[in-house]
Amino acid sequence: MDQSYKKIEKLKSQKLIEKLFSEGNSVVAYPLRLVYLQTSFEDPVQIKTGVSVSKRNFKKAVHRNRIKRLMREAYRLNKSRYFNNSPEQYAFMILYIGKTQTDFETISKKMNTLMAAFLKQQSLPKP
RNA sequence: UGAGAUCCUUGCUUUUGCGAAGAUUUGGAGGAAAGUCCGAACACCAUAGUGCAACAUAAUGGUUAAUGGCCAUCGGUCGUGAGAUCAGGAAAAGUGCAACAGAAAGAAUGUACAGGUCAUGCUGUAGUGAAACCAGGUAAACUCUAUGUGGUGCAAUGUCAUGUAUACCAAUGUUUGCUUGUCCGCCGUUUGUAUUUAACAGAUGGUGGCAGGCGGGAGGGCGGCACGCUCGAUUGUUGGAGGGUAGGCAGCUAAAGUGUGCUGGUAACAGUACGCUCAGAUAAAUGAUAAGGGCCAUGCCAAGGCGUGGUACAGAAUUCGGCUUAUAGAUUUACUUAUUUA
RNA sequence: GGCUCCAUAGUUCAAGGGAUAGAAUAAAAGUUUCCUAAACUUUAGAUUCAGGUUCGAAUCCUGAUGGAGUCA
Repeated sequence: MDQSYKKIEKLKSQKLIEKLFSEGNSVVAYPLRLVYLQTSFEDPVQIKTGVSVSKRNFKKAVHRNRIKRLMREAYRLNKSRYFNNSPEQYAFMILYIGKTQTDFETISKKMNTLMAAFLKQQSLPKP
C-alpha cells in the first residue's frame, strides 16, 4: 500500500491552480472542501494535490501550518484506498473552510467521506 | 530588582542529499524566527554645480563595521532602600502662546494693611494662579546652534528559454520669426544669338523648396523645490483597445559565525588558544500517531506507588548587530525591605 | 517578504494645545393619531490602548494593538 506523498504529487504550478479555481468543480464535507479538475500534465502521477487554509480564519502562521500538516497526513494515509489506476489525471485542491481548530481524528474521518463523495459524483453520468 | 534559561528518548512515516529508483546513514525552526522601530552588508537606479527646503540626532567619555543601540561617569526626577528612569544643547538673536481665576499674564501698574519719604510701588506682607519682574515659563511652538542624511529595496538584480511592437485608434496642444547661399524649381521684365514661331545663354525682380546661422518655442529630463544645465517637431499630454505577467537557474547561505578556557579592561567590548559546521524551502519541508521518562499542581492508599490535569509564546523566506512586544515552568548568585527569632 | 497609510457616538463626518468633545443619521421615551408613517420634544451614548512633554493633550512625541493599500 503506497502511503508516500512525494514532491511530484504536489500541486505547484500557478497556471494550473488558476485554471483549477476558474473551471473546477467542488465537493464539500464540512469542514473540508475539495476543488477538482480533470486535466493532464507530464509527471507520471495520477493526481496532483495541494492544501490551503485561509488567512482570514486563522491569523497565526502556527495554526495554519498545523491544519495544513494534518490535512496532508490524512490525505497521505487514505488516498490509496480510493484511487487506483484510472487513466484520467486530476488536479486537487483541498481547502479548510472551518473557523476553529480540530484534531487529527475528525479530519481523517472527514477526508474519507470527502473522497467517497468525489468518487460518487464522478461515477454519475454527465449531463 | 538585575543577570540567566526556554524539556528529553524510541520505533513508523514525510522532506532533503545523486540523472532516476531502492537501501543504509547523517542533518533539519527561534529566543523571540514576530513587530519592521533604528543601524549596516549586498544590489540596482540617479549623480556638472550652487542655494533653499525637509528629516534625524543632541550632557561628558568610551565601545563597535555602524547606530538614535550598549557600557561607564556627572546632573535632574521617583523610591524608606537595593535600584529605576530622563529627546539631558540654546529663552542674554528674534517671533509666538498662556483657558479659568486675577487689578494686571510680559504691557505696565492697581487694592488693603504696615513701614518709609519733601513726594512717588519706594519697600514688605496679603490676595489670584502652574507662573506675578526674575535678563520669569514654554523650543515633544516656530526658531537658532552643532553634526549627519541621494533614492529604492532580494517581488533588488543578473541570466536561460519563449515571445517581441519607440506598433494601433481617438481627442487635444504645438508645428514660428529674421537672415545667408558659386544650390534647385516656377513666374515676370530685359539684353544677346537667332528670327516665321519656337529655342538657347546672360542679367535682374518676385515666390516656393533645400541647407546653414541667430533668436523664439508647447513640453520633456536632471526622481522635494529654485536657479542653472540639457533635449526639443522623426513631437508633448490624455483616454481607449491590445500585448506582457507562467517556468528554470543564479543571488542563497562558512559567516562582522559559534562553544569553552585564558589575558587586558570598572564595564560595554577586544585579543588569543583549542574545538564545532549548525535549514535553504518557493501553493513554501521540519509532521501524525503510539509508548515511556522529566517537571508542576492535585487526589487516594500510607512512605513510594497509583490515578487525573497541565507542560507557554509561537513557525525561517537575502544576511547580520540592536531595540520593542508575547511567553508556562525550572535554576543560581548578589543586594534591599518587612516580619519573626537571637 | 519588503514598503506606505489610517484609527473620534451603532454608522458617516467635524473640532487653531484651554475639558461641558459638536453635527447628521440610527437607538430609546414621550406628544400628536382610531393605528402607523411623517413632524415636534427629550434622553442616553465616543477620542483604540499604555507611557511621556506641558499648568493643561482628541490634538504634540514614543511604543503597542487593530485595520487598509501597494509591489511584477
